[in-house]
Amino acid sequence: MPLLTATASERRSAVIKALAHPSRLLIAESLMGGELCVCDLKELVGADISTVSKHLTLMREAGVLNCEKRGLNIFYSLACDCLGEFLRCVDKLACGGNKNTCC
Amino acid sequence: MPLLTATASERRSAVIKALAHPSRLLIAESLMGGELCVCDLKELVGADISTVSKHLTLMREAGVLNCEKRGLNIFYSLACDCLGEFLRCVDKLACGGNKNTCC
DNA sequence: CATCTATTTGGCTAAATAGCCAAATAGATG
DNA sequence: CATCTATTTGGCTATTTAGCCAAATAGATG
Repeated sequence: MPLLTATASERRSAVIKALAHPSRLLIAESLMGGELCVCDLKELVGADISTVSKHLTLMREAGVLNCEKRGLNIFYSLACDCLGEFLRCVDKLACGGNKNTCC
Repeated sequence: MPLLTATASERRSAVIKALAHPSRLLIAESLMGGELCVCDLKELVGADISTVSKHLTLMREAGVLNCEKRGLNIFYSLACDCLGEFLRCVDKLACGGNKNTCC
Protein backbone atom coordinates (compact mmCIF):
# COMPACT_ATOMS: atom_id res chain seq x y z
CA MET A 1 0.00 0.00 0.00
CA PRO A 2 1.85 3.06 -1.24
CA LEU A 3 1.76 5.93 1.21
CA LEU A 4 1.58 8.52 -1.55
CA THR A 5 -1.89 7.37 -2.54
CA ALA A 6 -3.10 6.89 1.03
CA THR A 7 -5.93 8.93 2.47
CA ALA A 8 -5.23 11.62 5.03
CA SER A 9 -6.61 9.34 7.70
CA GLU A 10 -4.36 6.46 6.66
CA ARG A 11 -1.32 8.72 6.71
CA ARG A 12 -2.24 9.99 10.16
CA SER A 13 -2.54 6.42 11.41
CA ALA A 14 0.77 5.50 9.81
CA VAL A 15 2.50 8.36 11.62
CA ILE A 16 1.04 7.35 14.97
CA LYS A 17 1.79 3.68 14.36
CA ALA A 18 5.37 4.62 13.56
CA LEU A 19 5.69 5.90 17.12
CA ALA A 20 3.61 3.24 18.86
CA HIS A 21 6.23 0.49 19.13
CA PRO A 22 8.49 0.68 22.21
CA SER A 23 11.70 0.40 20.20
CA ARG A 24 10.55 3.00 17.71
CA LEU A 25 9.47 5.36 20.46
CA LEU A 26 12.89 4.96 22.06
CA ILE A 27 14.52 5.75 18.73
CA ALA A 28 12.41 8.88 18.33
CA GLU A 29 13.13 10.04 21.87
CA SER A 30 16.85 9.52 21.37
CA LEU A 31 16.82 11.53 18.17
CA MET A 32 15.46 14.52 20.07
CA GLY A 33 19.09 14.97 21.14
CA GLY A 34 20.23 15.11 17.51
CA GLU A 35 20.88 12.78 14.60
CA LEU A 36 22.32 9.29 15.10
CA CYS A 37 23.56 6.64 12.70
CA VAL A 38 22.05 3.18 12.34
CA CYS A 39 24.82 1.51 14.30
CA ASP A 40 24.29 3.90 17.25
CA LEU A 41 20.59 3.09 17.18
CA LYS A 42 21.30 -0.63 16.99
CA GLU A 43 23.27 -0.34 20.27
CA LEU A 44 20.49 1.71 21.80
CA VAL A 45 17.69 -0.67 20.90
CA GLY A 46 19.67 -3.86 21.41
CA ALA A 47 18.05 -5.79 18.56
CA ASP A 48 19.44 -7.24 15.37
CA ILE A 49 20.59 -4.51 13.00
CA SER A 50 18.19 -5.71 10.32
CA THR A 51 15.32 -5.32 12.74
CA VAL A 52 16.42 -1.79 13.57
CA SER A 53 16.80 -1.00 9.89
CA LYS A 54 13.24 -2.09 9.25
CA HIS A 55 11.96 0.07 12.09
CA LEU A 56 13.83 3.03 10.62
CA THR A 57 12.47 2.42 7.13
CA LEU A 58 8.94 2.28 8.47
CA MET A 59 9.42 5.53 10.39
CA ARG A 60 10.96 7.25 7.38
CA GLU A 61 8.17 6.13 5.07
CA ALA A 62 5.60 7.40 7.55
CA GLY A 63 7.31 10.79 7.41
CA VAL A 64 8.63 10.76 10.96
CA LEU A 65 12.33 10.56 10.13
CA ASN A 66 14.73 11.91 7.57
CA CYS A 67 18.02 10.34 6.67
CA GLU A 68 21.26 11.48 5.14
CA LYS A 69 24.28 9.52 4.06
CA ARG A 70 27.67 10.89 5.03
CA GLY A 71 30.80 8.81 4.60
CA LEU A 72 30.11 5.22 5.54
CA ASN A 73 27.16 6.00 7.76
CA ILE A 74 23.53 6.89 7.34
CA PHE A 75 22.32 9.41 9.85
CA TYR A 76 18.68 9.52 10.89
CA SER A 77 16.99 12.56 12.37
CA LEU A 78 13.50 13.69 13.36
CA ALA A 79 11.51 15.21 10.52
CA CYS A 80 9.71 17.59 12.87
CA ASP A 81 10.50 19.31 16.14
CA CYS A 82 6.99 18.80 17.47
CA LEU A 83 7.76 15.49 19.18
CA GLY A 84 8.05 17.23 22.53
CA GLU A 85 4.48 18.46 22.54
CA PHE A 86 3.32 15.12 21.16
CA LEU A 87 4.89 13.34 24.13
CA ARG A 88 3.61 15.88 26.60
CA CYS A 89 0.08 14.85 25.63
CA VAL A 90 0.97 11.17 25.70
CA ASP A 91 2.40 11.50 29.19
CA LYS A 92 -0.65 13.30 30.49
CA LEU A 93 -2.70 10.32 29.33
CA ALA A 94 -0.20 7.67 30.41
CA CYS A 95 -0.19 8.97 33.97
CA GLY A 96 -3.92 8.79 34.37
CA GLY A 97 -4.03 5.32 32.86
CA ASN A 98 -6.61 2.71 33.75
CA LYS A 99 -8.33 4.64 36.53
CA ASN A 100 -11.81 4.47 35.09
CA THR A 101 -13.49 1.07 35.06
CA CYS A 102 -17.16 1.83 35.21
CA CYS A 103 -18.06 -1.12 33.06
CA MET B 1 0.27 -7.82 30.95
CA PRO B 2 -1.37 -5.63 33.58
CA LEU B 3 -1.02 -1.95 32.80
CA LEU B 4 -0.72 -1.04 36.44
CA THR B 5 2.64 -2.75 36.71
CA ALA B 6 3.87 -1.56 33.31
CA THR B 7 6.91 0.66 32.96
CA ALA B 8 6.52 4.30 31.98
CA SER B 9 7.74 3.43 28.52
CA GLU B 10 5.22 0.62 28.13
CA ARG B 11 2.40 2.90 29.22
CA ARG B 12 3.50 5.55 26.76
CA SER B 13 3.49 2.98 23.97
CA ALA B 14 0.08 1.73 25.02
CA VAL B 15 -1.33 5.25 24.80
CA ILE B 16 0.10 5.81 21.34
CA LYS B 17 -1.01 2.37 20.17
CA ALA B 18 -4.51 3.14 21.40
CA LEU B 19 -4.62 5.98 18.87
CA ALA B 20 -2.75 4.26 16.04
CA HIS B 21 -5.62 2.24 14.59
CA PRO B 22 -7.79 4.05 12.00
CA SER B 23 -11.06 3.17 13.74
CA ARG B 24 -9.72 4.17 17.12
CA LEU B 25 -8.36 7.43 15.78
CA LEU B 26 -11.76 8.14 14.28
CA ILE B 27 -13.38 7.43 17.62
CA ALA B 28 -11.00 9.78 19.40
CA GLU B 29 -11.53 12.54 16.84
CA SER B 30 -15.28 12.20 17.13
CA LEU B 31 -15.15 12.44 20.90
CA MET B 32 -13.47 15.84 20.60
CA GLY B 33 -17.02 17.08 19.97
CA GLY B 34 -18.24 15.59 23.25
CA GLU B 35 -19.16 12.23 24.73
CA LEU B 36 -20.91 9.54 22.69
CA CYS B 37 -22.44 6.19 23.59
CA VAL B 38 -21.26 2.86 22.24
CA CYS B 39 -24.13 2.57 19.79
CA ASP B 40 -23.33 6.00 18.30
CA LEU B 41 -19.72 4.92 17.89
CA LYS B 42 -20.78 1.65 16.32
CA GLU B 43 -22.63 3.63 13.62
CA LEU B 44 -19.65 5.88 13.16
CA VAL B 45 -17.09 3.11 12.77
CA GLY B 46 -19.36 0.74 10.87
CA ALA B 47 -17.99 -2.45 12.42
CA ASP B 48 -19.59 -5.10 14.60
CA ILE B 49 -20.51 -3.72 17.99
CA SER B 50 -18.29 -6.25 19.73
CA THR B 51 -15.35 -5.02 17.70
CA VAL B 52 -16.10 -1.43 18.66
CA SER B 53 -16.49 -2.44 22.29
CA LYS B 54 -13.03 -4.02 22.25
CA HIS B 55 -11.51 -0.90 20.74
CA LEU B 56 -13.12 1.17 23.47
CA THR B 57 -11.91 -1.14 26.23
CA LEU B 58 -8.37 -0.96 24.89
CA MET B 59 -8.51 2.84 24.74
CA ARG B 60 -9.94 3.07 28.22
CA GLU B 61 -7.31 0.75 29.67
CA ALA B 62 -4.58 2.79 28.02
CA GLY B 63 -5.98 5.85 29.78
CA VAL B 64 -7.22 7.62 26.67
CA LEU B 65 -10.95 7.39 27.42
CA ASN B 66 -13.26 7.59 30.36
CA CYS B 67 -16.70 6.08 30.52
CA GLU B 68 -19.84 6.66 32.48
CA LYS B 69 -23.05 4.71 32.59
CA ARG B 70 -26.29 6.67 32.45
CA GLY B 71 -29.59 4.94 31.91
CA LEU B 72 -29.22 2.16 29.41
CA ASN B 73 -26.17 3.61 27.72
CA ILE B 74 -22.48 3.87 28.43
CA PHE B 75 -20.99 7.18 27.37
CA TYR B 76 -17.35 7.42 26.42
CA SER B 77 -15.35 10.63 26.50
CA LEU B 78 -11.75 11.75 26.05
CA ALA B 79 -9.69 11.59 29.23
CA CYS B 80 -7.62 14.60 28.23
CA ASP B 81 -8.19 17.73 26.19
CA CYS B 82 -4.70 17.57 24.67
CA LEU B 83 -5.73 15.54 21.63
CA GLY B 84 -5.76 18.66 19.49
CA GLU B 85 -2.10 19.42 19.98
CA PHE B 86 -1.28 15.73 19.59
CA LEU B 87 -2.96 15.72 16.18
CA ARG B 88 -1.38 18.99 15.18
CA CYS B 89 2.01 17.31 15.45
CA VAL B 90 0.78 14.18 13.68
CA ASP B 91 -0.53 16.24 10.79
CA LYS B 92 2.70 18.15 10.42
CA LEU B 93 4.44 14.81 9.99
CA ALA B 94 1.74 13.23 7.84
CA CYS B 95 1.93 16.05 5.31
CA GLY B 96 5.64 15.72 4.81
CA GLY B 97 5.37 11.95 4.47
CA ASN B 98 7.73 9.83 2.43
CA LYS B 99 9.70 12.68 0.87
CA ASN B 100 13.13 11.55 1.97
CA THR B 101 14.48 8.41 0.38
CA CYS B 102 18.22 8.82 0.54
CA CYS B 103 18.79 5.11 1.02
C1' DC C 1 39.59 -3.27 -8.98
C1' DA C 2 39.33 -6.12 -4.74
C1' DT C 3 37.85 -5.66 -0.42
C1' DC C 4 35.77 -3.83 3.63
C1' DT C 5 32.03 -1.55 6.25
C1' DA C 6 27.45 0.03 7.00
C1' DT C 7 23.05 -0.72 5.81
C1' DT C 8 19.05 -2.76 3.47
C1' DT C 9 16.31 -6.59 1.56
C1' DG C 10 14.35 -11.31 1.29
C1' DG C 11 12.58 -15.06 3.47
C1' DC C 12 10.97 -17.31 7.07
C1' DT C 13 8.61 -18.29 11.84
C1' DA C 14 6.46 -16.72 15.97
C1' DA C 15 3.62 -13.56 18.20
C1' DA C 16 0.23 -9.93 18.37
C1' DT C 17 -3.90 -7.79 16.61
C1' DA C 18 -8.47 -7.29 14.35
C1' DG C 19 -12.78 -8.85 13.32
C1' DC C 20 -16.90 -11.66 13.45
C1' DC C 21 -20.41 -14.54 15.79
C1' DA C 22 -22.53 -16.35 19.78
C1' DA C 23 -23.17 -16.18 24.58
C1' DA C 24 -23.01 -13.78 28.99
C1' DT C 25 -23.93 -9.76 31.91
C1' DA C 26 -26.02 -5.63 34.02
C1' DG C 27 -29.29 -2.68 34.67
C1' DA C 28 -33.98 -0.65 33.23
C1' DT C 29 -38.82 -1.43 32.62
C1' DG C 30 -43.33 -3.62 32.23
C1' DC D 1 -39.69 -11.30 38.46
C1' DA D 2 -39.61 -11.82 33.37
C1' DT D 3 -38.05 -9.51 29.76
C1' DC D 4 -35.74 -6.15 27.00
C1' DT D 5 -31.76 -3.26 25.68
C1' DA D 6 -27.04 -1.93 25.64
C1' DT D 7 -22.73 -3.55 26.20
C1' DT D 8 -19.01 -6.80 27.20
C1' DT D 9 -16.68 -11.32 26.99
C1' DG D 10 -15.18 -15.74 24.95
C1' DG D 11 -13.68 -18.15 21.23
C1' DC D 12 -12.25 -18.64 16.91
C1' DT D 13 -9.83 -17.47 12.19
C1' DA D 14 -7.39 -14.40 9.26
C1' DT D 15 -4.24 -10.75 8.86
C1' DT D 16 -0.49 -8.01 10.29
C1' DT D 17 3.65 -7.18 12.64
C1' DA D 18 8.22 -8.28 14.79
C1' DG D 19 12.37 -10.42 14.81
C1' DC D 20 16.18 -13.26 13.32
C1' DC D 21 19.47 -15.02 9.83
C1' DA D 22 21.54 -14.95 5.43
C1' DA D 23 22.30 -12.61 1.26
C1' DA D 24 22.47 -8.39 -1.49
C1' DT D 25 23.84 -3.57 -2.18
C1' DA D 26 26.32 0.87 -2.09
C1' DG D 27 29.87 3.45 -1.37
C1' DA D 28 34.68 4.13 0.77
C1' DT D 29 39.42 2.74 0.85
C1' DG D 30 43.69 0.18 0.07
